[in-house]
Amino acid sequence: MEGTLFPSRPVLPIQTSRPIQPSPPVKFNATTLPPLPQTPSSFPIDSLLQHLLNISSPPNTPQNLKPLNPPHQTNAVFPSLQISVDSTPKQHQLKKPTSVLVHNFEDKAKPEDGLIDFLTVKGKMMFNSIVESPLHCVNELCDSAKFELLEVDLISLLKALDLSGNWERALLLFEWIMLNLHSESLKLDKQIIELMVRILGRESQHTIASKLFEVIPIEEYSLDVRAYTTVIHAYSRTGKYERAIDLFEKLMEMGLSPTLVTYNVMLDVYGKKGRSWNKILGLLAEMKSKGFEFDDFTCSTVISACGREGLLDEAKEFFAGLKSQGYVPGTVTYNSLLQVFGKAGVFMEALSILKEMEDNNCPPDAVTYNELVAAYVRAGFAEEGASVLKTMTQKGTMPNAVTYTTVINAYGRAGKEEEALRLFNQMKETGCVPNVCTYNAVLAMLGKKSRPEEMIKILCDMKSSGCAPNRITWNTMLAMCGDKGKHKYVNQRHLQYLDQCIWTVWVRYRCCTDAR
DNA sequence: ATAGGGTTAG
Repeated sequence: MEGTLFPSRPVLPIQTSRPIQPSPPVKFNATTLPPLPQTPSSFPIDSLLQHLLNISSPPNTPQNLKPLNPPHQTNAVFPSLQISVDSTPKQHQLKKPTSVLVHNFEDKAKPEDGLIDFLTVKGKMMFNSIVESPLHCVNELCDSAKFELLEVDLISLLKALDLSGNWERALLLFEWIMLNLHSESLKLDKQIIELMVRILGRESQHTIASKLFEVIPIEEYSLDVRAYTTVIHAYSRTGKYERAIDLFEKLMEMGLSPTLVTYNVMLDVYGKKGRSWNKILGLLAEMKSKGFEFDDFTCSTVISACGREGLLDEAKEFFAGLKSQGYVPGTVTYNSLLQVFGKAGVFMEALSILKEMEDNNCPPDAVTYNELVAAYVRAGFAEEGASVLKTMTQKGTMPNAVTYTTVINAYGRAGKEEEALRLFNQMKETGCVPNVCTYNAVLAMLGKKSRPEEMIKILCDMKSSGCAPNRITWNTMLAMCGDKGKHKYVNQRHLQYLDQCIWTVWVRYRCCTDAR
């Protein structure tokens, strides 16, 4: 499908003479960028580790330059995978070790002692080095310690990395194994792949998983049904519906029995692919014939599929059929039904769903209220939508970023910019963190009103709160610059700043990691 | 315990 993360973007001449750190008119807040792990300068440890440490202690200053054009093969074969890994904001700060590596390792590995026993001494050392090194050095590190890696039980090392909260490093080790498959006596076996699939699935790294299994002929490894289900799901989340369907068929050919979850994932695949209602009916019939009981996942998935296609009657019929069999719908199922009618503008039906939820003691959640807000807003009642914020707070459900975004957007469309901005500030004051959609909505609103100064401010705010801009953000910013009619509002300073923003983001995040 | 569903932005 693609060779790079951004096929539409020109391949930037990385080593251009362009200044990386020109002084921008408005300075980027460096502290908001993903922290890079710091590496200690020296450790009293044996020669192997000394060697590894030399690699793992790059100069601290031009870090953002280093990964741009790394000498290792990784980028050639997995141009995007490493980017994705590097661009993920760190959830956990890597602790700077204060003592010898091994000591440090034993300090923080208490819960995994049993597993660690499987590792050889050298494995422990490798583990420590990998854990403590900046991500972009891990591959060099692996290369330089090839001998040790060949001795160590790789699956245990992978497991240990994962258990210690370093799934990104686990991925890098996995990549390294893949890269050395032919030159070394390494083997990618079923167990290693299954583990990697499980890790990526658990971390919801669908984009990475999807790209990874573009390279690995996964159907040749006879993985278990769960692993295949995870991969199908990853394909689905990245829009590769045909691949998902293909893998499902292969799985059947291999004689594996799909589980309830596999079927639910496939229902979702056809639902998202669209125009596949017959396929959905077919799968449901197949499930029934195999004796599977539909669960809440099955129901909400099928109903959402109806919603996308506007199949109101089909949704109603399916729902009624389930209830007649004694099925008690849960909140998520009601929510998807609510969306079907809300989207179609059938408010009486939507209200009756809310009533039914109440009667059945099915507790509404934030999504329920969000659907309600969306229904109001679609009908042009921005204030009524805003009033739901109060209602839900009173009933003990905190409005979330989606709730605020919906209302802010509605105010924006209604020409009530100040109301929208007030709500945006209120949102932040109450501790609700805006997400990329919230920022995009505010930016689009300001863009329409030609308020570039404020747009720049919002963009800075975005950076300082650690929210990565995506394709839509940049398009909104660029539209502001390019709009001829409003061009007089955009001065050289704005353009320069925006240019700097884009450049910095490119360097630091390798541009935004838009999932789609 | 493991794999899955619903809401927002150009």
